[in-house]
Amino acid sequence: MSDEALIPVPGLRLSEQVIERIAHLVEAGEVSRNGRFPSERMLEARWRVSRLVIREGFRALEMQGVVESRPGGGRFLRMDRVPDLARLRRARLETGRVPLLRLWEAREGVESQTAALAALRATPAQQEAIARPLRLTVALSPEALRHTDVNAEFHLAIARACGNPVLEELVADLVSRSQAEGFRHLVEAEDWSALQSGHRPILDAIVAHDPEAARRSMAQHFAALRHSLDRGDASG
Amino acid sequence: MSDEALIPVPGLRLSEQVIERIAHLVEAGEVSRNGRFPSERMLEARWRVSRLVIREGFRALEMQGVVESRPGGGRFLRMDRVPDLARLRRARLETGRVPLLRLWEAREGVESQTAALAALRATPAQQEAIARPLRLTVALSPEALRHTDVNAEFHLAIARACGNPVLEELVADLVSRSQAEGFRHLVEAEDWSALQSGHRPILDAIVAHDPEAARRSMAQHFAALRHSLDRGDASG
DNA sequence: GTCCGTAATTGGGTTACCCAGTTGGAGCTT
DNA sequence: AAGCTCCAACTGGGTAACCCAATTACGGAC
Repeated sequence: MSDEALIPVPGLRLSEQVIERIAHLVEAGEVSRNGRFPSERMLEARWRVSRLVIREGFRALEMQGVVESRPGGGRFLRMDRVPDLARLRRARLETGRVPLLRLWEAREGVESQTAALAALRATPAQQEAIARPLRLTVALSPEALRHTDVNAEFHLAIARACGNPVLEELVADLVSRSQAEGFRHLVEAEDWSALQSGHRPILDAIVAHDPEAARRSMAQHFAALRHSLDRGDASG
Repeated sequence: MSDEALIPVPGLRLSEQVIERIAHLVEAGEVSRNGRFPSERMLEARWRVSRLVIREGFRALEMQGVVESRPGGGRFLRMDRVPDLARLRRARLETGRVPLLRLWEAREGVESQTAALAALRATPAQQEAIARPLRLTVALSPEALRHTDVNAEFHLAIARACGNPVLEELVADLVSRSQAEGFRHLVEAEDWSALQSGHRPILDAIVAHDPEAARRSMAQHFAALRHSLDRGDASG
């Protein structure tokens, strides 16, 4: 079933088909037995494609952390990453963008947690790093704010202060994806400065070492954002 | 600066260095101007490596959705994915594992949100999908539970019911990483079944369409998990 | 100025080759 | 029989010279 020759399909590169086949090897249990893949030359003969194609496929999977290559040794399945395989195959298909609303919903959950943890753990220096973008917020004009990163920096500073690398990574990811969606253009200017003022209670709660107040403030901040998005959708 | 010849470095493949160079091209602004990368042959001569290496690097980036290849046309930077580049470069480096405690802290934030949203949006079929692993929990012996995925399935079913693909993806990721850390072996058997019973109030709140109760129950569930982890650390 | 055909260019893929590590077994030693 | 050494085969990493189909760019004809 996974031994037939690979034939070129318009719009689908051979290396993509190879990834599919590799995933199939795993799901069929042919690999998990010992965790070692057949060699490049083996698969080359088996699927009737050149080594280049095989290698490109494996390289992509290696970048995702699913496969590990040992020169001279072979290629191995990283058992702790097997669940990622299914997600990976889906990811290739759904290149689609995600609505800003969904990103904000996610950030409400993640960043309520970072705010609460930051309230528990932020050092004075980290508190200052959170406060600085807030000072810039009040110093700059609402119009100027639309073109800066003070908003993102505020959220990132909190994430860095929460003492959890996982959460820090998640926030960095979600923030950059939010920016990619170009949310600056979706929120009205007056709303914008008002939302910035929503940052203030968050900072206060963090400085006061009050985790629950920080969590609540952050959640309210995103709730306000969602409302402004609703109005923006309705008006425009 | 990004024109010097690429030299082999032990433990670092050339294609990995190529990814670094490509990212540099973007960050230096050489590409974003028109969104088109120099051709394979161009970069081959510029960096003194074979086309294979160039192509492997681009292919990996293409799988991540950052780059788009058009045969006969060239390779293009997907502007809406540019922020992913930074994340990508980090991802290659931090293969390091993360303490289970940090994963659970992150999941507390993310899954409190999925639980709340699921309470608002779960269809009857989705409620059933959440309830099923819970029934298995009470049906199986505590010892048997340690070797099944009912726990993970419960959390994943909630994520699928929350109607947010971003959150669903985050939970799938965090759950698989938690499993990779082998948490089954860290929690005592008696704690385990007790923690499973913590799932009950979450399901009840979701079925009752009570988002705040769902949020609270999920947070308490993870708080209980953390406590058991503390005891586990202290005793062993 | 517009249109069309040609030539150069681009990514996709193949084949043949070389290198440096790893692996595993044959054959020796103890 | 158990252990050791050493070498041959194998594995992934990388290079070079090709061929193909599709796109692009350009220049001449109209």
